[in-house]
Amino acid sequence: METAGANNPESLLKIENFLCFAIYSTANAVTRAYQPRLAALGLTYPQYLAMVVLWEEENQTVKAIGDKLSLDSGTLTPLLKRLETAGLITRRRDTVDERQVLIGLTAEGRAMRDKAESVPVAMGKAFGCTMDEAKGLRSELITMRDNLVESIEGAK
Amino acid sequence: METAGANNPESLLKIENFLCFAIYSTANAVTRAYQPRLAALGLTYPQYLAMVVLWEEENQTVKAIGDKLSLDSGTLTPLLKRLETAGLITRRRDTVDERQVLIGLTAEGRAMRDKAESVPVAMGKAFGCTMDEAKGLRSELITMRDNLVESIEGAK
DNA sequence: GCCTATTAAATTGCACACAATTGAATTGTG
DNA sequence: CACAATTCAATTGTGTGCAATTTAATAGGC
Repeated sequence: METAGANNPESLLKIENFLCFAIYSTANAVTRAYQPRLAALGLTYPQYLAMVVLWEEENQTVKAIGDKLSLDSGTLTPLLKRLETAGLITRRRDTVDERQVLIGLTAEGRAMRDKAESVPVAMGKAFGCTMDEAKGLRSELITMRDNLVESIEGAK
Repeated sequence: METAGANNPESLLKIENFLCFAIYSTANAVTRAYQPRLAALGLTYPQYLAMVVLWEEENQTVKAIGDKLSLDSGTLTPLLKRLETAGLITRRRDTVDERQVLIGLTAEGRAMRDKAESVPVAMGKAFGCTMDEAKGLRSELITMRDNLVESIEGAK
């Protein structure tokens, strides 16, 4: 049978043919591609994502930000502390529900939104695909991500 | 203008509409989805990828593995040392070119290939898409990843 | 053949991710 | 109202990713 074995270019045993690896290596490449542009703003890629969420809406809880980014407090707490140290955000306990911490923007953090506007534009070119292709790919990925999340929940 | 602003569900200012975030959050979901199955083998997801590369071909250099996984020695050296400690791989200096370290499989590492066979099968179901959809998505991602890598190289 | 440039792996330092646990505040139930 | 269950953020510990540097070995140019 000629179509079997790892030597076959279509083999499912070769790492390049793994869908999961395509996702993994693309995600790493995305982070590396954003890095030089974000470094100019003093942000890492996950920090940039957190800022985008806060530019959408100020004064969100750590939980709300975590839900939007699919990150837990173990990741977000130190990340947000670094953004606070950088003078971009504020962190204060909610006086109504003291379990929660509300994250707000400083004037500097709010002002960064304008400076960051060029980032998605430049990155759009780096991705090298049309808006329609990007939209299609995005929705396919989200469908699959939600399937994966469901399979994780289902296993509990 | 009704189509502008972050309130528009199509807005490019909302995190859920970012292609980069779709890739990022899907990659995280992939790692989390693999985790329970790989934990049964005592592997993390990146360790699993390294093992897949070694099951393809034994006695590769750290560099060769890094090229295939797009990882550098800063990531691979400690990862491979953990696999060595776990008794799955061997690490030895190439006697011909002593700069290189050759990574081989132990009997245990080779035997794990069979036990790991069920992983991609089970994960295929978790992804919740057909083989053809997976193939299409994979090739689109790889194209984009290569575009991104090119844009990184070009910026140097 | 000598010396410089390049290459390979390891090391260092920083910032994620995430599982698991902790501690404090709030909710739900009888 | 008491009190167990839940929720939220923080903490702890492990394992990546990656930039930058270091060390050692090889390759290349003259």
